[in-house]
Amino acid sequence: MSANSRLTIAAHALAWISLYQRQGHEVATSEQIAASANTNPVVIRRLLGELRKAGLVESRRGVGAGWSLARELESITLLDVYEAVEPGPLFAMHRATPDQGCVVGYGIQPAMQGIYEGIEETLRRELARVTLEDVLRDVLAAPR
Amino acid sequence: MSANSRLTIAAHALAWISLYQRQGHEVATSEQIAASANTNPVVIRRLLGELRKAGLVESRRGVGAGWSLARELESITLLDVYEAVEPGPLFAMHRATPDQGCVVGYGIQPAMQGIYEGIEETLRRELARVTLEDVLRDVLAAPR
DNA sequence: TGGGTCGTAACAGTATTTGTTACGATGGGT
DNA sequence: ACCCATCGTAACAAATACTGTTACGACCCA
Repeated sequence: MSANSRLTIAAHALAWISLYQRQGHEVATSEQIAASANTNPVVIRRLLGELRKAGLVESRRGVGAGWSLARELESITLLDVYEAVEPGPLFAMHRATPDQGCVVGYGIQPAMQGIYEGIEETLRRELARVTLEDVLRDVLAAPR
Repeated sequence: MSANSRLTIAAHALAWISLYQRQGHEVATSEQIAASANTNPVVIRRLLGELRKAGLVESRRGVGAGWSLARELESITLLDVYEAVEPGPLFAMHRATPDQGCVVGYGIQPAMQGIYEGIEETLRRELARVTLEDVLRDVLAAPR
């Protein structure tokens, strides 16, 4: 499906920020998070920018700048993150419009749209069942 | 997510073959199906080749060659098709291994793997609830 | 005023998906 | 035995998406 890693990296960033704050720090920098995720700080800033639009994190500029959580980790679900960083639908329709003179070509898109909607709704419900607090707990539970 | 259209096109092809066979024809050619889906015959042959590996369709060569269903449409689910044409997982991990010296970098991948597995299992269950017979019914039910 | 960090544009590199051309293999009909 | 439509598949092109990287102005506290 050519899956991307945005949801994973965004969850990583949120878990990192939260843990860092629990250690007494005010804000986390994109450079620190990028080092943990082994990627570029700009990638982190881009993702966190999306999360900020969604009201999940806040950022400060100037000296002592960085990122902090805007909500409790427990109140943020994977669905919140998913919707913030994933724009499109899960399954795509035909690239070119199918033959509208053919019965199947005419009816296939509305048919699949309806089916896909139901499936994506189920996916959303499932994503909504997992909080970022759950994620952090699982992260910390990894066997040494 | 960079969704692709393979599941949609494969469902289109199966519905088309079935309808064509119900009209009394033995086999459907990749060219006919491609015309309905508005794509290239090779794209159809590639997809149907995957479905054949999965035992969903059969192909004949030589004169009078073409494709036919290997199973009843009612016994084929979207999950069968999905597994035949979609190789990878839904969500990707980090491209580069995260910092194993960091608590989060160390635990994030097993944590997300476990969570993603459950979500994908739910997706599979949902896909398994829809048969290609359902799809064809919906296709034919599209308002003129 | 200085310096660290965000915000964002721009571009490169890689990967994936889809479309296209080409051509040998197949096998029933003649 | 030959013809010919179609499959099977490789090879390549084109389009798109994703990630990484560089660059630089904006910001703001000390």
